[in-house]
Amino acid sequence: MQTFCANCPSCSDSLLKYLDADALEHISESKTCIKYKKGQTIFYEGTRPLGMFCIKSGNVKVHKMTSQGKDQIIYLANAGSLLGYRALLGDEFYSSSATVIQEAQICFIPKEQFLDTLKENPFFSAQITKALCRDLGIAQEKLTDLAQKSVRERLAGNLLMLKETYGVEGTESTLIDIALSREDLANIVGTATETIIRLLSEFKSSGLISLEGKKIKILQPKALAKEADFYGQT
Amino acid sequence: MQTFCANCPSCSDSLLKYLDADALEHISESKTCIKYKKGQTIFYEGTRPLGMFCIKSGNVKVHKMTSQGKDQIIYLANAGSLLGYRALLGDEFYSSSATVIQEAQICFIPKEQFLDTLKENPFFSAQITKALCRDLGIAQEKLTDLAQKSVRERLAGNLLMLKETYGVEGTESTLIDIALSREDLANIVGTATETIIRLLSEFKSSGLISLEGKKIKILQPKALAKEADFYGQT
DNA sequence: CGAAACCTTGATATACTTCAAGTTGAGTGG
DNA sequence: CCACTCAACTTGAAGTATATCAAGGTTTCG
Repeated sequence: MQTFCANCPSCSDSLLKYLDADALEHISESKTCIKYKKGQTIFYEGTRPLGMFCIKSGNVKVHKMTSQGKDQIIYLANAGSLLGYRALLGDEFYSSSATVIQEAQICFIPKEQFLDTLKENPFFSAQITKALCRDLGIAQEKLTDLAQKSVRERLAGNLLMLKETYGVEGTESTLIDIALSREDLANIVGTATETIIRLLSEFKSSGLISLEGKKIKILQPKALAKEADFYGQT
Repeated sequence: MQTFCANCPSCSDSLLKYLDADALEHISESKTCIKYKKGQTIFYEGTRPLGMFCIKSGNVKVHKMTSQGKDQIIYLANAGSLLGYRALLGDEFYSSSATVIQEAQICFIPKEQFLDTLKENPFFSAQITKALCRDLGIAQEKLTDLAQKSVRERLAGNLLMLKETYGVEGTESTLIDIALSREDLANIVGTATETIIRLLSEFKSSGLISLEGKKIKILQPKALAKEADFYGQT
């Protein structure tokens, strides 16, 4: 179960790739790797971060519960993603929870070792800062979309985003290779489950996508892009 | 017009307060201070950042234009706010524009001097990182509100936020001492101008607020807080 | 003083939510 | 391996919050 980070295939996809061999070794020695089943929660909103998580395999949703009992997915994380650095570096409580949506192996790096590494590796530190800046940009973009776009536009946009991250190219189509429940998809887009179902079936009858059980295939990315930008426009 | 940062009253409210005298002197020597009128734009979305801005006085909106020609205000900045560090540290183009809404004096610190200072002052650097983390938390919170709450709830919530930042305590009420146009308020909340007007007048007739021209007084913060949380609930 | 920008109110339209009921699918234990 | 159960999915019908369009009133400022 335990592996050296240096041998971990996700490591080269992760921010940890900016560490030199020694620093990586230091992290490697202090980490713990755990297997999580679908539905298990890695950390809870409102609790204090004790370290950083690094996803070796699987998929995780980072989400917030509202007072009304609804759920909003902030982003999806997958192999190579670091999880929880916002709360750790900001010295705050977690502002969202993280829950596994596809069986995952996740390493835990204790706070102290991570902060040490950060202090001793200015370049790594700068890359983490860059990641924060990028995350902030993405969050502000999403915020604007939620305020300005219709659900239909947002669904189209999110399908294209999912295609970028989870797309597997086929001959005439691209499969979005992640099994999201309709409810999860609704919580990404910010709408009701029923609305997602109806819109998906509209997109299907227009020939933009096809549905293979839980998974979705993109047939006409360009037409979808048009749906995402200007609803009701030519 | 030019002042030493050390003598600038906004400086003690700003992240620059985490710099020692020498570093502040270095910044002070390289900065330029400019006066902006209402409506002037400080930087434009899509352009490359050449430095950092520090607001000495006045109010600024940071906003994004959408393809439909609508406008979303991401946040308001005021005396003591640093502006543009996201793009600068992330080494990206500006993802939003900044426009003055109340006559402002704003200092410009060239990129090189700012990055130098950052490199040589680890504590300052850590505080900037914290600010990024906090901003990210705020953006994610807003994103969730936009996805989950009604316009009415969001307006109530935003009025309370504005009260925190711009509130001037009166005997029986708190004045929100910033002159926002109804359109700006609509672009903060993420709705149409007409809707804002209608809701404000509803809040007024319920006795929650009073309207003094462009400015708003909060009469019943607790009742507003209830409106912000659970719409339709007791 | 005049023009432009801003504010307000009314009427109409609709995208989306919510509730309700029925169907399908996946996992479990006998 | 089948039957049972629970969760996930789907479709329909009805209600509503909010957007949009239109027109008139008001403030602001050169």
